[in-house]
Amino acid sequence: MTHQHHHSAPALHRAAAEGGTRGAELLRRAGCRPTPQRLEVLQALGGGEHLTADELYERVRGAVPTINPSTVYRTLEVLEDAGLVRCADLGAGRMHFELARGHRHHHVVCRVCGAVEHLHDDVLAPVAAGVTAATGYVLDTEAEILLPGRCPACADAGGTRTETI
Amino acid sequence: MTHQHHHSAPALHRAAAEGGTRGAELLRRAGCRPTPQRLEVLQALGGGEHLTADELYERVRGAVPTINPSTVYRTLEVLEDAGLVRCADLGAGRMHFELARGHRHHHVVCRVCGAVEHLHDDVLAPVAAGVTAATGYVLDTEAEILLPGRCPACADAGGTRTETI
DNA sequence: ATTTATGCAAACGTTTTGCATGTGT
DNA sequence: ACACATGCAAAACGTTTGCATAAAT
Repeated sequence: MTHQHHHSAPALHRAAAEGGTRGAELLRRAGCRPTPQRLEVLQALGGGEHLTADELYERVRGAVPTINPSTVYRTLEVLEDAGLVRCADLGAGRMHFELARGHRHHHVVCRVCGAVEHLHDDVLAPVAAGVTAATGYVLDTEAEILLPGRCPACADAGGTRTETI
Repeated sequence: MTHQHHHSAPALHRAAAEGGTRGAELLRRAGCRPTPQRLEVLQALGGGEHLTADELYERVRGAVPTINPSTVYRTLEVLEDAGLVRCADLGAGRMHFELARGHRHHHVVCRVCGAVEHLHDDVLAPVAAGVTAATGYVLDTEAEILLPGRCPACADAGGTRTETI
């Protein structure tokens, strides 16, 4: 991992979504070359979604048809090291990637439909004391925490559907 | 998934650890044939550890040298369906397996040394309300929740080691 | 005898890697 | 010109599956 960067989250999203000179600047500032492939990956993530490497591959292919999965993976690694992208294990056997935000956060994933919401990490604060009391472990809120749940729609729809995640 | 079973956790551990007629009985009650392979897997888990399929394969190989990885996987699936084994995603890219306990529980994993502790699920209760308030999602405490942390030893040893998990 | 489990080999999906070619500076 | 990034192919990884053989009832 390299040095820490501090861009405001909305600005990063705008820059990434725009995909133009702004993304290039972010990359250059991180010491990477702003190639079309990297700019497209950044732009694909600009909407704020959590995407898998394969989803990114498919999307970027629209703009750069020659792109290869391994380039997507290498790009994501670079962007992660640059502090521009975060990698999240959403529990479906493959990794998900999102634009880094200003502050750390966690995820609630709907176990029925797979929808994801962000959780500010102070929501977890109340458990920290309980965990330490029960086990002696210190909760690590820097690391990602994934909470399973049901989104409002699926919770309403009743409890009988099979879990997708 | 099949029907629910209710064995007290220590009894299950004893039966599994002993590996003899007791394990066979548990298997038969679940409608499975008590083969040597299955009994050995059960016994390997009897210590209460969280083991990967590969770790189980290596251990069982001591007693049944002809065993095959695919048999381990199939056995674990059967034991899970029988309610005897639980499968936990401890975040290291592969699944971990443990004997089922009477009550649901979650895990804190030390991100330095990989040690695992159990968490009674009421430790999570305080967050449930916060999660719903923040996102509208209903927290699913039936599903497994994995919390990253530092075990007492690693927390004491200072914060500079690289993460193993 | 019949059902069910095993071993083997081959396939799977995701991710990583080696290496020659191509691109950005 | 040079460093760096890409595409391709191949491999790694954990896991699943098809099928003939073997073991349990």
